[in-house]
Amino acid sequence: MIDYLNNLNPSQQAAVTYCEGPSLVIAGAGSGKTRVLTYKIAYLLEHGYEPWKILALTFTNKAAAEMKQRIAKQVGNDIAKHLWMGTFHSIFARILRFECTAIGFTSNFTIYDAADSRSLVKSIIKELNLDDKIYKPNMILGLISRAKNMLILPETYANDKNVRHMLEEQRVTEIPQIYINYWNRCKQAGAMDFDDLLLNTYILFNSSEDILKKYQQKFKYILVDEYQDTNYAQHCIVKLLSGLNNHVCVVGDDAQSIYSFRGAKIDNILKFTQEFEGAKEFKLEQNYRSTQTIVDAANSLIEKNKLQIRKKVFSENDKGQPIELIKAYSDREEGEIVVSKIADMHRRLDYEYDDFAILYRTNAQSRIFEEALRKRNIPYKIYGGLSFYQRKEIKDVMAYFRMAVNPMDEEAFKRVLNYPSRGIGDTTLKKIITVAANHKVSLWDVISDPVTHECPINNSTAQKLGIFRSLIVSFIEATDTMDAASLGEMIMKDSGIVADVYKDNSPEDVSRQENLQELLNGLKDFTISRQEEDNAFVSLTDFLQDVSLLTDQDSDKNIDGAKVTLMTIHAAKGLEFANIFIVGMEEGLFPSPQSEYSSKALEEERRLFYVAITRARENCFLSYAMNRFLYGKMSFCTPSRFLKDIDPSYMKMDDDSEGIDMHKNFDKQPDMASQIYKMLQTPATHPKDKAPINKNTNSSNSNKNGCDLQIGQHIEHERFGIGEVINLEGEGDNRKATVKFKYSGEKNLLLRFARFKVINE
DNA sequence: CCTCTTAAACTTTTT
DNA sequence: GTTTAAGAGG
Repeated sequence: MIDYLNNLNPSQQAAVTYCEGPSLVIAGAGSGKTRVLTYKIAYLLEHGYEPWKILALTFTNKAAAEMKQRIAKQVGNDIAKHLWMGTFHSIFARILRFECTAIGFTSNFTIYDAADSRSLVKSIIKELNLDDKIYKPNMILGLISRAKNMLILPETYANDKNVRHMLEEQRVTEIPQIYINYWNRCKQAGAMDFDDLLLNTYILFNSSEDILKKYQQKFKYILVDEYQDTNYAQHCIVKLLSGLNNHVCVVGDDAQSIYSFRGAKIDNILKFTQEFEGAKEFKLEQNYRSTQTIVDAANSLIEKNKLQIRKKVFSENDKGQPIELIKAYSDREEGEIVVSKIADMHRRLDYEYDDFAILYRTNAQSRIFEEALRKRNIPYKIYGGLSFYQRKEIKDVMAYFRMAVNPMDEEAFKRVLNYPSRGIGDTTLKKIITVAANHKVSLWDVISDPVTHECPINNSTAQKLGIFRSLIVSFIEATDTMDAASLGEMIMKDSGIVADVYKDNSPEDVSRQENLQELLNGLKDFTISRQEEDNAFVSLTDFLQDVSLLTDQDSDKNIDGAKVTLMTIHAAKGLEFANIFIVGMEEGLFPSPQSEYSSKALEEERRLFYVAITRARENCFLSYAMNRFLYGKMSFCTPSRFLKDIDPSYMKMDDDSEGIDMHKNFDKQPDMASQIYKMLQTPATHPKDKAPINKNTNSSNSNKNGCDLQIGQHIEHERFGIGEVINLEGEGDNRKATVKFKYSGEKNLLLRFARFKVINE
């Protein structure tokens, strides 16, 4: 029997034990949301709900796995393993495997990842002879995705007056046609993209009373985590599924809604009590994670948002340290300061390296921190970026796997047709695509029977295609007899991929070889563990189904020691660390420029910042750089506007940043400097300035300093920060200084050009 | 038909 | 700075 009273506070208890009707749990950051969910499920299990009748939907596979583990600890794995627990996408993919013949798919359907979708859209644009400068693939993918999230089918989309009007205004009237073709091609290929997993589930449940009822009866209780990040389609499905029993409990925090770019509707949680009649609302407001200072600072930030459910998150933990603001002169220095701080805290305060996380807005920012960490030999792990399954060699192998399971898969077909190189080039592929479109069949159908499809290819090509086809057929035939591991190995060899990757030993090739080996190991692991679990025969199909919805967030191979974590703020949602560094707090980076002109988007960025701060248990550091490489160019930066949103009484400024005004200061200083610099270089365009400024004498701001610079003096350089002059040489225009910078190391500066000022001690 | 070189475009955030 | 597209030459 579980001791609910001693492990839960009163509001948590209330949320756990209320199971009569729909309920909404507003769970502030760090308020024990996962705890409530796990206890609630355990509570349901104790009160007569069978595990296979409980559906729990989470945001990531990792969250689901963790929760399952925690429940297993309470009720035992034999019970916990029967729970329907997973992401919307993986649970619905599972249901669709069973039921999709009802909506015209076969159960071996492929799941297209983002790259597949993109490639398909691109080829459709080409085939329709549209200009991809006007019909931008990314934009179109976004529109299709949004339509699907809104449960709008291609025909409806094409016929909708508002849509038509909007598209005419934007002069992109062919978009509905692209959507229609995209839809048909997916169906032709037996493929679903991420959005289709939701949309088709919705279609499935609407296609027949019987199927809907079956699942309504099956799932006696439905729980949804991170409800603030669900989209309209997900909301509708939850509503459909809970329609009979009305036993639904959603948990979330409107202040942490950060996925609207992916179609998440914050309204889902804001209006939950209206949508689900009689819903009871619970609020968890005590934060157990963070210091008071961190909670209060986060509150002062989120207060600036208009759109929210008011709540008072509080902490009874220690007051803790103020949030520290770090100013750096360049992105590189930012990395070095942050890393030296980590090294220092690790040494002085006995923190393990896994007590630290560096959070950033964009993946591109990770590199500089990686370099800084590597320089000091600090172990780190980096999340996101290109995942294992996005690597070329892995995608190639996976494409062969996909062909073995579903040869209709167009994107897999295109990928493997000429890899490894077998003399079937673009020309032939184009012909096949055209023929396939004319006959409304898949690419595979065309090469399976080129004669009846009147494919205009010459003899030698036909022969090559024949060889390719029999290769794939040999794989297809083996899917029923060989298990995933042995078939996978066979495919890697017979396809010629192994030969191709092992023919050289350049460092890149070695890394590719290692990746292939890792994939094979993973495949073997999967096969063995599945065999042990229940299945006598584990097919490659099983593996593909499992793997296509995995992200590398899920496969946390964090066994070997404590490491500093690097990830985007998005990826950090739901996690916590003793010490958090939120880096790149600059205009044009965070908030992202794309959100600049929409107050809604800006509020989402602010929530993102809120999420970042509330990941910290003990210490939170914010940093920004005044200069940064962006798009391969150095550009000036100003501190993020969000820094002003935090009550300064919770903050500690670094050296010379002067409280809230700093924004203004930096707004001017670097700009002035850069303008002066520009003037110096092109004096002719500024006749007024020409007289007093003589290029050849040491009369400018920086040059003046250079003239009487002495060894031992301290200077503040615009890019390199603070440093000490350790040597001087040359005369006049060629006068040079060697400066040892605090964070940037030793540099030689040509004083004629260097931008710095002398610091008086 | 392949491959190497050069040019351009581009970035939020992710199931 | 990175990745991808297009074009030239073999």
